[in-house]
Amino acid sequence: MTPARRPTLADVAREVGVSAKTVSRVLNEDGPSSPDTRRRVLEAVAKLGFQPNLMARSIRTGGPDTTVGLVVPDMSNPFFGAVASGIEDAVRTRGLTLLMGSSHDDPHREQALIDTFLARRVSVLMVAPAAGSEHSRLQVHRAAGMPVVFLDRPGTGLTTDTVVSTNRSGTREGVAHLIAGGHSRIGFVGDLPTRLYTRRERLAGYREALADAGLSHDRALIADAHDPETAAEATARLLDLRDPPTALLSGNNTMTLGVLTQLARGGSKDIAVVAFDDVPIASILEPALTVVAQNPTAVGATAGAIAIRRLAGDRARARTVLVETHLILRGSGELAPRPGR
Amino acid sequence: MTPARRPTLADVAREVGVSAKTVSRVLNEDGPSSPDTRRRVLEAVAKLGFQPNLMARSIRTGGPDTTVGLVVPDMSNPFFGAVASGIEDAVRTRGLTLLMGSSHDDPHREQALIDTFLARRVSVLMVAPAAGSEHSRLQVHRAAGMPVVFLDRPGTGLTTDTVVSTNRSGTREGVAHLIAGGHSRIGFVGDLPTRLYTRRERLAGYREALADAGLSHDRALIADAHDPETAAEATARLLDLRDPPTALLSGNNTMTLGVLTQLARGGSKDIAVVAFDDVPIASILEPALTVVAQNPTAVGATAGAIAIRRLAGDRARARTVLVETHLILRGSGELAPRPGR
DNA sequence: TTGAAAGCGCTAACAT
DNA sequence: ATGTTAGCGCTTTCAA
Repeated sequence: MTPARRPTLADVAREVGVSAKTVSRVLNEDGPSSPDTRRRVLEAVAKLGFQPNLMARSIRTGGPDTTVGLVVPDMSNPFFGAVASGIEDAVRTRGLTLLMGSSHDDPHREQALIDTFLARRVSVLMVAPAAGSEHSRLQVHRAAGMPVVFLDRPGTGLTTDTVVSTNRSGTREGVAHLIAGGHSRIGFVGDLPTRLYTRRERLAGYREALADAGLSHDRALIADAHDPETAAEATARLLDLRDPPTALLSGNNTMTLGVLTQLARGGSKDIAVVAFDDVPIASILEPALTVVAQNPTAVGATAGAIAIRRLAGDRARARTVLVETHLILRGSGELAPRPGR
Repeated sequence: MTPARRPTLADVAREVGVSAKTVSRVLNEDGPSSPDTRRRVLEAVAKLGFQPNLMARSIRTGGPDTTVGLVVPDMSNPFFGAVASGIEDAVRTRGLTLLMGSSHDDPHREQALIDTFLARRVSVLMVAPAAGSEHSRLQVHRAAGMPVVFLDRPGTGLTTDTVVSTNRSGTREGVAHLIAGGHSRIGFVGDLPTRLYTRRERLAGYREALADAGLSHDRALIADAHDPETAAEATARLLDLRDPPTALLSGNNTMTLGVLTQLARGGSKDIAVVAFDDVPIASILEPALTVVAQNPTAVGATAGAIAIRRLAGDRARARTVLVETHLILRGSGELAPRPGR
């Protein structure tokens, strides 16, 4: 039992008794057609279950496809899910469909995905770069008129439109908040070394806030971690210092999980915490978690808007757009330092 | 300054001084080619930045595309992100790329996305149906040999492969756990009416657990909510009953947020809670949250495996595969009922 | 080992 | 209002 061939324009035309072009005209509302022909064509389309082959159309029209290719390091990360959602909403009105792939933070897979998208002639390419990837090969495609937008982190080897959160000023604001609450020894738990843009920026924001307040910068207060477990260990180590921090800034969601686990475990609930990145149930924690929240949907929406402008012919020079983070005060950052710890 | 045209096979052939077919042969490793020709072709490809046009190839070979189309109700929901990730890992080895779109839980957008995917000749279509959608139109495509897999919920009007969590037995297990802990009045906070498969199944599991234990089924203990706010209100209402529940089962993540918020607000921390669906920082809550965890990655991986088998020619009748949920005991479900509340 | 011609499904350009 | 021809970029078929 060989599967039925998908019906083509010609099949519909034969069924109705008109030419292929007429069917095409009806379906694309291109040129005139008599009401009667129109009706019969649509009937035949429904009867045969005809779906126009978009690839054949694209080939002929020569233009790019109607898709936006998006490469992210991790699809299961809600941040990128929200980014994707923002992009989709923005470009949907232009009839663009989102194509999404995950690089698993591997530069090779990232490159493979980019190649797939290019081969598919996406009309826009968006990339949230993996750590250590390189993008100079994209230059030629950008020159060929395809908009390229980097998200969350800038691309490497290529100057083009970029949309990132205010990692630096956001972290600075969070740390300044702790300082305003009377803290002078503030630990930083992050993923080091900071080769990655976002991590580097956040650490820089932390340092700036200390400098702004004229506080000395103690290297011992900066802890390296790579997952919740090591973040928990790092937190324990910080609190075991002879002159321990009275407040912590956690550099991302993963770190936050470890930091809070350790604080709960160690009964150190009086340590003030500000976390970079919001978490869904932050308000239920005790104390409720004060965060520097990103706005992933806005990041996506902004990237979508840029892409649309580029597609419309905007040839202005590449810009980097910063999407504001917001300090959300919930309690954990408002704990006063207790002397004698 | 008109953008440079993308190079084609013919451009490469001209550059090298061979025929298009020869270039095609080299690139697809189809048929023999002299080492010298091979080298020169590859050089020209690199020099021109040639990317084969996958759409043109698909057109000619007639076969389906090398993509898997996935429609989910909400991309920013981590559950579907993890599902997508599982699918991607499973199909990547077959050279398939994931195409993903969000229906925003709107049957019309779902249908539009499905049409787009069909028009793009995806080789597999996967759908996590929106509430109230209908899929009988897919029958003809399935007959044409395109695998269709439903995820998370069964499709409507069409019998085909389906992968769902053990919503019913999982909930039953969660409620049984509460009963084993001595609870006899157990509230259910969920999204009602239960037109949606997952909600219906979870409520059924709740009822089954009560019946198993010979407990009477009190309608007053079943509360309807649609978001965290109404879930919080519903929780408050349940606890204000003359004979209030001593334990709660929360039907999904959204409900859980509201339930926990209300328990924290009302100081009712001694109410036992089991939540359907895990949350990232469940272990940090006080008490740590006992959950019936789904395995979204496994749901995706299973769907991917099914699709691959179908593409390989498996014509067995459609199956529904259940992916196990797991009861994770963390504390909130182990609170004993206190008389005299 | 290589090439020429035909054709995939569709639409642009020009008829009628 | 409709049809004809040609051709998009590629691969298949057949020939050299």
